[in-house]
Amino acid sequence: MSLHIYNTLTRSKQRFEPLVAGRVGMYVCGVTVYDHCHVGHARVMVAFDVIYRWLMQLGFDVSYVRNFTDVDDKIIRRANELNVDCKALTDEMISAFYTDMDALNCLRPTSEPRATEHMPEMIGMIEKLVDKGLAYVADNGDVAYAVRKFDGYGKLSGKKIDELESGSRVDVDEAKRDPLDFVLWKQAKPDEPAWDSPWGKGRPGWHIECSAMSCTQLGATFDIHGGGMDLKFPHHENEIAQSEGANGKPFAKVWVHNGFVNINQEKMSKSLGNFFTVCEVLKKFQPEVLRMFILGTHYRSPLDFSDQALETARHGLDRLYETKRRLASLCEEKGVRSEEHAYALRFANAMNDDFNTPEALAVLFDLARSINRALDQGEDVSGIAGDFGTLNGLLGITQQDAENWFQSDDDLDVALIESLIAERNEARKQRDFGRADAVREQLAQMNVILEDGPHGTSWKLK
RNA sequence: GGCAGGGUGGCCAAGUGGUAAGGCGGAGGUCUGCAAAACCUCCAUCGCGGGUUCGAUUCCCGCCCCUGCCUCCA
Repeated sequence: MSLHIYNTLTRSKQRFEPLVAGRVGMYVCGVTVYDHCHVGHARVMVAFDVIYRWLMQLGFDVSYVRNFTDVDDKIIRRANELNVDCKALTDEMISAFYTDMDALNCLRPTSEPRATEHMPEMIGMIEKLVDKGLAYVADNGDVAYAVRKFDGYGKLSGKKIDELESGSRVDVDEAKRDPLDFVLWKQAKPDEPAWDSPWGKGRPGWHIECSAMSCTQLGATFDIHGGGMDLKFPHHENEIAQSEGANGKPFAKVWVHNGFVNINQEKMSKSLGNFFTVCEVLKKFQPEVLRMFILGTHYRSPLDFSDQALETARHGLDRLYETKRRLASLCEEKGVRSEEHAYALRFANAMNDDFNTPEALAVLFDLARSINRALDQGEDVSGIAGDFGTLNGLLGITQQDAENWFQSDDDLDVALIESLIAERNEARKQRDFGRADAVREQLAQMNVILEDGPHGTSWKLK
């Protein structure tokens, strides 16, 4: 089957056809860099990383753009709290962001624009909106978007302006002509970062940056726009209003939104304070475990976070690594090649069906079993072994050396372990199983599990 | 209140108009000195009630429950 993607705009799965044959433009809303990212952010990054990888696998030349919001109320507030300037804060957080993303094995997008580096584009777009009568300068000097002037407002989130208004709990800003209007440009306040503009010194509103940067880098109309579910409204709705209003052309063709990460069935979020940062999680689990955990659920479904769920993901990964380890010892001898692609085909069908990673993982597990079975029976696995590595790579898992995966720990005395194993094997040779078991028990105390195989004894950490 | 998305085995999680992938976990077995790993076998009728259909978990209607968005939020 060909690639089908669920489009929030049409609320249906549709066959994906790029605007320009062979090329895909994809914009994903990144993070506001005022704090470390948490598991919810990690999910977006991993979800779109997999999408990016799969699009490339399909042969598309992908322009993947993901922004950094580096000017914003929260950044200003946090910088003030820490008594540093905004730039220092955002630089630090961007660097931390990269540390996390690299650990999670997320490929770098082709472009990562920062809001502060695109002031002229934003200002230009706001000017266009003002010229067209879609935006106005309010009494307090802010520039606001007149939502009711834009016809399609609400088409993405399925909201109707009047219903929004009745349910609105927004504090009514007196300067706005309509409570739903949103700010494009804010007048500068003392001691805040500010830029010159036709409306005086100020800074952009949140939504305009994504419109300006996506259109600048990908054109007025592009293929895919993504982000977390919570950005659907108002952020993405406003982006549409801005971009289509200014350009007079359709904005993104396909809208992709990933589901939340929950804790105890409740959304993980900064405001609820129930979040875990990526680096916290990585203190307890290897990065691939987090990635595996995320891939185990379809990107649009809610994902419940818990240590137990991570533990389960780790065990699943162990299983794949066991197969990788067996193949690794094999490859050293004669190498493997791939001839038969039944599994690769199943995998492709899964991924083409709206990036169904749980299904794709199931294929991987089936493939692992098939390889193990063949290996157990001494059969040739050269026909399918190559695919195992390839498919794992497409999901970005099982990328470490297998031996290392099972044995990695910071303070591990490998020499001691190996001498104990030698000691035990000597005992086994003497058929002194009491002593052999005692040594094994001693190793078990160190969390070391032994596996006696035809080619000797291997070990791993519990 | 409006809108959106869900309720599948002990847990997690896919999926399909013709009696349900995969992972974790559990039970038994093969292998092993014993283990471990691997392999084999087994462990669900899909929230409730109707309807359409030869046949529904999958389509329709009603109900119950959960979550999210409607405010900054991935």
